[in-house]
Amino acid sequence: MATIKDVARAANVSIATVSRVLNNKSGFSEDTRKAVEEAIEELGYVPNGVARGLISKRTNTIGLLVPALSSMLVSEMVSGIERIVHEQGSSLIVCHTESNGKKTMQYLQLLLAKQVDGIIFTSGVLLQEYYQMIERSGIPLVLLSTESLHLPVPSVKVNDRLASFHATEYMIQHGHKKIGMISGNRNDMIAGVPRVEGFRMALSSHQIHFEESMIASHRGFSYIDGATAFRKLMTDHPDITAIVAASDDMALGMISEAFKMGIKIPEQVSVIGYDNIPICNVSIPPLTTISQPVAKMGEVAAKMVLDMIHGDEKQESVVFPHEIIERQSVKKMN
Amino acid sequence: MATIKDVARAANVSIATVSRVLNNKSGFSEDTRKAVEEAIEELGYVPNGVARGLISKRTNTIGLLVPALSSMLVSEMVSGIERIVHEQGSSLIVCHTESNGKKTMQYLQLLLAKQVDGIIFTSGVLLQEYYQMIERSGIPLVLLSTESLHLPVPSVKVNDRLASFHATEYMIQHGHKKIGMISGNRNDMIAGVPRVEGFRMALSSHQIHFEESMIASHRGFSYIDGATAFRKLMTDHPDITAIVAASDDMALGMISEAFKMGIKIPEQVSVIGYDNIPICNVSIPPLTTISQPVAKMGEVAAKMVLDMIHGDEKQESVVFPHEIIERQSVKKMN
DNA sequence: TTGTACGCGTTATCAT
DNA sequence: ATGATAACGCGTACAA
Repeated sequence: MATIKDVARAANVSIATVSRVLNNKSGFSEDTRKAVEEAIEELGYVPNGVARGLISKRTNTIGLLVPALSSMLVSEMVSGIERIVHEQGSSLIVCHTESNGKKTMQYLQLLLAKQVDGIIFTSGVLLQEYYQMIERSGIPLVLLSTESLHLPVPSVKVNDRLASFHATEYMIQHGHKKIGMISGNRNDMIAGVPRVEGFRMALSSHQIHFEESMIASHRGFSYIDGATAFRKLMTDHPDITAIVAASDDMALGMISEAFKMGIKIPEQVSVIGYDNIPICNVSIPPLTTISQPVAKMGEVAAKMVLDMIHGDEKQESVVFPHEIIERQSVKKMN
Repeated sequence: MATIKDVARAANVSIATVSRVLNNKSGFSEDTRKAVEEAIEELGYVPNGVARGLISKRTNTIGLLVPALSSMLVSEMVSGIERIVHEQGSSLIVCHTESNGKKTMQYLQLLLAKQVDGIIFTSGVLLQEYYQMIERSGIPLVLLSTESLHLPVPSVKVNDRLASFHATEYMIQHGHKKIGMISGNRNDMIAGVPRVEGFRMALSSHQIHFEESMIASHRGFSYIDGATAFRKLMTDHPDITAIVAASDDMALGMISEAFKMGIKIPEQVSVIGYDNIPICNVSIPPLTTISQPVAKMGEVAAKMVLDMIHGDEKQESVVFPHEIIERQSVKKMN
């Protein structure tokens, strides 16, 4: 690989001059510019970003921590983030932590070592341990699809509890009285707890009867979890007419299971999902669901770190509005 | 941020000694090790990877070029790649090129500047322009889900043509005689051309009548493309009993469209997809499809670059076997 | 066992 | 307008 020295030699100037034309620093004649540019072209010279980073203390790199990569939701986020980051001339290092504390610490160490300019932490609980490490390094941090109640870290998210509340209320407004919930992991502080809370709050604020067994939860949020949870729910409460699902995957799994059980959707049981993954459009029936502007959220989070990097101090957290996408999986009761 | 100097001062040793314990280079007493380690702990010191990279000429970073991020298939690949890369102590910079030549060149420039140790180029045509740039820099390169016929670059992929051939043959073996294809972008050298070729070869090798209009193609490979292509196909050839789709998304879109048109799947029309995205399990009916071991392929590609980085010269290209996942979207004809 | 000093490729501060 | 040179943080040959 050619270095600035090679260019200098080929152009018969000093490295200082090469550096000047490279960075448009003014202080060189048109002739030398040409000579230098020719030499650069000739040698296929590309400035060494590592050396630049060493002196400028900027790597133009930002680190992204996600629990998993192979989910539509996360993909969209990453896509949005990457777009903005690249637009601003930086690049993105992705780390998938599998929600594993040890791995996360490892990745954090790595990102610090790599001298990333900023960090985006996604969909998980920001442990003290993580925070201290980042705080100590002084690297700007923003939370995406999660938040910290007691730590001063800006975040970008939707109000999950409210979204779940609305989803449930939507069922109530459609005349449903016996409503069950298919929840994912109830210990999940992001997608578990708040959605269950929203569900319960909606029922109680409309004075609808509720018992604990009307919430069927499982390990995860996958369609298999949805299928098994649904079966359990229907054996305990065969008179349920509406289901609030904690994810589209679960809702889809539930639909599939209903099909096997001979239960018609939405004629016999209505269902509303959560996430608005693309497949909702083409499921049978098309799935009514809660949508978050995921890509947009990623973009905003990216902008936030970048702004912080550029010195704009602490940013305000932003809560994005969710939206109910009405399709055909909810039937109006009379 | 604390530097090695700070640690040296705090531990009352020279930076050389700190460096030694840091890298386990032997040549220091147990006492000094302790002193140094305490100082490191105390200061929360993390070695500066940028400085290390400058001297070692290794950044422990590999660059990944993908056309798009928000597709299940790509996500899985990225996931597999990231796993291996991280296992080996490196990290991954993702770039989504949107199959745009200009953007790709930009990204390439960026990756060279960042001094990545290796590059994985995914699902697209490796232009001369790209190759020359990378070749010139001497950075190891491997192709994933694509290949180059005339350039000496190792690749990891499945045989798309063969897979499509088998998918078509599968229909033939199930007694179908009037078979149509829903292709994506026919100019796509990766997912377009080879799959259409495989389709035609299967028909002709079984001496089944074929006309050009039995291949309906569209811009992309999405479910909307699938839906519109299917409608076109059925108006031209209402007697078709089987469809080979170039992607699961298209197959799913086609199923949805068939539903609207009152056509029963698979009773009236059978369909086989391509990709085996998770949703195939729960579509109605569950979708028979071609599966590639995507995550595995990503892992292997990652291993290949890493090996090349570690000096293992040119690697052999590997072609992974595809697999037909039998579900319920294909009916046996009598 | 330990320390000194040079170099990695670049930018920036002085001179000239 | 241009050049010499000192940093940036680290690894390492060499000296002690």
